[in-house]
Amino acid sequence: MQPAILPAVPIERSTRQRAAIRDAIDAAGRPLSPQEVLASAQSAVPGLSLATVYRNLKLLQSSEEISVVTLPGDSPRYESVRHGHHHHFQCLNCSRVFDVHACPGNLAKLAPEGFTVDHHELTLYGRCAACAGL
Amino acid sequence: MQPAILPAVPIERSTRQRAAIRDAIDAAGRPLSPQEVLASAQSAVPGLSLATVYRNLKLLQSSEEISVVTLPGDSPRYESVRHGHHHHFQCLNCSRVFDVHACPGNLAKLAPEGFTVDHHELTLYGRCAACAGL
DNA sequence: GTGCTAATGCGAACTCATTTGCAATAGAAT
DNA sequence: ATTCTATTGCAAATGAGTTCGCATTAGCAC
Repeated sequence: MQPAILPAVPIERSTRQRAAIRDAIDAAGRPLSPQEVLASAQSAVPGLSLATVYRNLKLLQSSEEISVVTLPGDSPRYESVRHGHHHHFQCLNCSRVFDVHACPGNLAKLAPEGFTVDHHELTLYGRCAACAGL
Repeated sequence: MQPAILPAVPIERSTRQRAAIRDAIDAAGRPLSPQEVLASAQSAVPGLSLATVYRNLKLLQSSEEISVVTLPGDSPRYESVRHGHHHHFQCLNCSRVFDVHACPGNLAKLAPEGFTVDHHELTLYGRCAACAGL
């Protein structure tokens, strides 16, 4: 005989690693690459491995805590879901990505006849404030 | 003794393969992936190989005949340079990419204080005309 | 036609981000 | 404290896209 109910999904434990990764992303205020997450979270958990970062990025996506940001020709970055609709700016000098909390809006009308627009991605490229003078 | 002048760059020969690849891209009117270029050019040159497509994509870039289009989270595509400034639309159903000859313009003002904007990329997602009804 | 060498086709090799196998570690319920 | 197993670190393995080595083919100048 079996127990009446077996949980379909294992219960998640709270680990130092997971907390550090979540904190790194929440504190960043901009999308981080897995490497950036690793670097940032390693200050809290020195032995942290990249594999664990990847595993937790996937978990945190499943639990809808973070979302993926994909920029043209670059590998994915991750940010807290609570940012709402926004766009991104990538610095041509330091390659870091920043949030842009503005949107030109009304982009559906740009599409050709007969095309329906579901959503859009806008990326600005230039110099971030830190790199502007260099 | 040597000849007075040795050309620094080898002279390019015109081959059936190169012509077919160039023609495929020119005729497409939308950015093609290396695979799409291969498929299209193979109707003119059946034995064409993917390696040759890649070699010629690189050559045609050097000679400024084609340019690279990178969309978020997707591998590069190639299009004729004579399209001028424009954006792209990717169909969520068939994944093909189309040109959008319109631009919201004046995007520099969206960037945060102290950031300078050099250029931008806009991608619309939805259903292309062919997939709209499905 | 001949000679030189750029270009091709093929498959193997490479790159880089991401994933996985596995033994060891460590939450959390008892 | 004990037990169960999710989680971790490490290294090896993946996978997709792209590049490369090499023998053969084929432009093009003569």
